[in-house]
Amino acid sequence: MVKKKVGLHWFRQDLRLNDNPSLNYLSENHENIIAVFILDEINSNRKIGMASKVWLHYSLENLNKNIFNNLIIFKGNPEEKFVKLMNEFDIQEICWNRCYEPWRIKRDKILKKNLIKKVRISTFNCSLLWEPWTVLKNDGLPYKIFTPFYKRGCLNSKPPRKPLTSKIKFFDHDFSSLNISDLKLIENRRWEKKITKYWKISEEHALREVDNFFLNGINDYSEGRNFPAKKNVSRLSPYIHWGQISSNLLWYRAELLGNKIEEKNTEIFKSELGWREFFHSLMYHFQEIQENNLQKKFDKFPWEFKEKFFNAWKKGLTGYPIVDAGMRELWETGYMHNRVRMITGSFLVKNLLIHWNYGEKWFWDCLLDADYANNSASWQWVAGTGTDAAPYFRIFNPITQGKKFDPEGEYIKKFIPELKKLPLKFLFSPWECPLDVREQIDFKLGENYPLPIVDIKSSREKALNAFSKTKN
DNA sequence: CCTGGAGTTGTCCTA
DNA sequence: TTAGGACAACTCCAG
Repeated sequence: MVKKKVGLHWFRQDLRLNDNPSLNYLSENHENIIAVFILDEINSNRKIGMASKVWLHYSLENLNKNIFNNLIIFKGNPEEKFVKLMNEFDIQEICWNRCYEPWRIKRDKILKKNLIKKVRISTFNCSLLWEPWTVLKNDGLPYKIFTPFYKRGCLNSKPPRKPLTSKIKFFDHDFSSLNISDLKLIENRRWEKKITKYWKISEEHALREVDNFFLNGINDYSEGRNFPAKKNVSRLSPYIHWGQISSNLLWYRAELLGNKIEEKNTEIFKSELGWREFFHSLMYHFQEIQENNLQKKFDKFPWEFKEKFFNAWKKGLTGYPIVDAGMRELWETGYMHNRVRMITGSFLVKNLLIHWNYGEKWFWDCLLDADYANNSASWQWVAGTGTDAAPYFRIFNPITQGKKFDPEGEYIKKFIPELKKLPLKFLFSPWECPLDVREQIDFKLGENYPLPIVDIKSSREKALNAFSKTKN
């Protein structure tokens, strides 16, 4: 039997057909393409989070549908699977879009070294605007501070790749592989139910959400993005993480719109894409970012771990409404508004004095956009342990933040229904609500809703004290 | 090599 | 009520 000549595309964090450099290249250079997805839990340093698995499941379903059920599914070690496929097909070339997580770089390097003896391999940049090894200071070292990174490394460097138009072709093959359901990505129906209630997971929908954002959200982005009840944030992060849309597309959409609306809004949106670049650059150059403090002096910091506090934080039962609303949004929807991520993070690290590692892992499990670089670097930022981090005395006050950024309490009430009847005056500090008012609305403090687990003022003092003593 | 300006997102106190 | 400064010192980065 003559084996069919094919080019192979390996789908990873690029679950899209549009603006996909590897797929475009294959389409231009090969008559037939096969596409493969491999769930690799052998080489990964950590399993995919619960929420993310659901996203992946639905993304694969969508992708498979869009290529007429030709997606070949595997579970296991990629190298093994490619060798297996080489027995079935006459593979001319294997292509993929690059990923930058330390474990993936390590795996892909070995894979490439072993396979290149047998087959041509080409890799592409699909998910970053600039390759992390190209954005460096004059002395050749990587940036540690965002502003110079962004100004010189992004705004004043060569423009990123323009989005590609898809010219993809696929052929029918009769290779039988696993089904998507065999990957067992949906272990927990409750998660699936919650997530599919709030999110439509497909490449087409991602593009609709982009249109929607550039039509509505962007207009007051620079201010409105701070208010969790407003619709100004893009909520595109899960789509970006899984590759349903590219940063390149967003960058140029923002640039195009920049002349038509107040430029501040598009500029700040672009800088958010810049933050993603920065965090990926940090991950690439400082490979221990997920576990270790980038500032070594924090290795000696007197973190405390109190299971009871940690559980209260995870469940949204700290007694501070804006913190609890955030934690419940996360649990309910697989997402949390950016500002609230900072507030809940600051609370865990500074008011509870719990090591950021615990928060990072919980977010990893619950976030649909759980991303090695962004999640780790953001936690290091909030904890003050990162390279370019919040100063230690910057401690978010959950009462002030609630009043300022959820002034009508819409966000709080949405996720904490038991506080719905509480007068706005006491919504940010329910323990201050007088007994007679509480009785009128049948609100039992300590039963319907917890008393604060720590005192803001004294826990802040304690943190300031511990942080100010942390020196090299 | 030296120099000087700057560094995501806050809070609290004082005048 | 509001605006401004303190909170720290250090490292980073460009010229």
